[in-house]
Amino acid sequence: MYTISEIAKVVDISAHTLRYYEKEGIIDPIRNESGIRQFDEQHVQWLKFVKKLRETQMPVSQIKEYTRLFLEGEHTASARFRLIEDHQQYIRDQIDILLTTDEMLTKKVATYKELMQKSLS
Amino acid sequence: MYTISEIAKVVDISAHTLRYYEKEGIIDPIRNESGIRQFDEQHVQWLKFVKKLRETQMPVSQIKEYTRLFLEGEHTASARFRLIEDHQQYIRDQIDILLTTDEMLTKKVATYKELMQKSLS
DNA sequence: AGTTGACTTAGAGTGCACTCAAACGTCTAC
DNA sequence: GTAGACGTTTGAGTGCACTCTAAGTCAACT
Repeated sequence: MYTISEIAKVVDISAHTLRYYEKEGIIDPIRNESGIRQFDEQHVQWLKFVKKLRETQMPVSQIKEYTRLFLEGEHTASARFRLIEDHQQYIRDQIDILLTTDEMLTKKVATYKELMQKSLS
Repeated sequence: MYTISEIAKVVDISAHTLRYYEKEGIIDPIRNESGIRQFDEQHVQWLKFVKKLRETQMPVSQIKEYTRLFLEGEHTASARFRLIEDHQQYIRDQIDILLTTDEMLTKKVATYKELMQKSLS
């Protein structure tokens, strides 16, 4: 069992943000007698998944929606499937853009190197 | 020569955003006698470059800085070079994250397909 | 018993990147 | 020459995702 600041370290998401995620319905820790949030291994796994989605720009609103569907049960599988597939498409488009830009910048870098070489001679 | 809405179409950046970029010093179109902005081929090239930087999450503030250095002249080449190199590193890190997440989602998708297959039988 | 530090809440504030509104000027076609 | 489509400006508004504040509770240590 983890407190909020413990799990914050483990998953590398600030306690602040975790409370915000709870308010948004993305995570639902249990509470002990004194109201302190308690997180377990399941929460860790879930948050690591959420983190990957956020790192790849899935909006919080969509993660919310995915969570809602997940909690609703197995009959929402196809809707969740669609969300995931759409996001995977987004990721692949994003990779394309990044690769193209990387190439462009490599050329720029080469130009700069030439320029700086010349200015030395 | 292009008006703001013409170049907006060409580079696919809204006229609103182009005015905002001008205010931020990222672009500096000339004006005709009646104060209308006039953009040329150079502006098109520059904006296409800027767009790639934005699409790959370079902050507007850094694009501003890059522009400022560029306008300052050749002696800022090494500073610009560093900005570009840093951004290229960011892009490569981002590609890594996207690839890892893509893999993870592919596994998820497979699980969902199984699940949905079973629910049919 | 007092201090420290982590936890709690509701709600306000922040920073970014647009995005829009309002009021007005200008160009083109009929 | 006037309608309407486009242009201009300043300044305010929006949406997102945090991020912080204030005021308080609670447990553990000295």
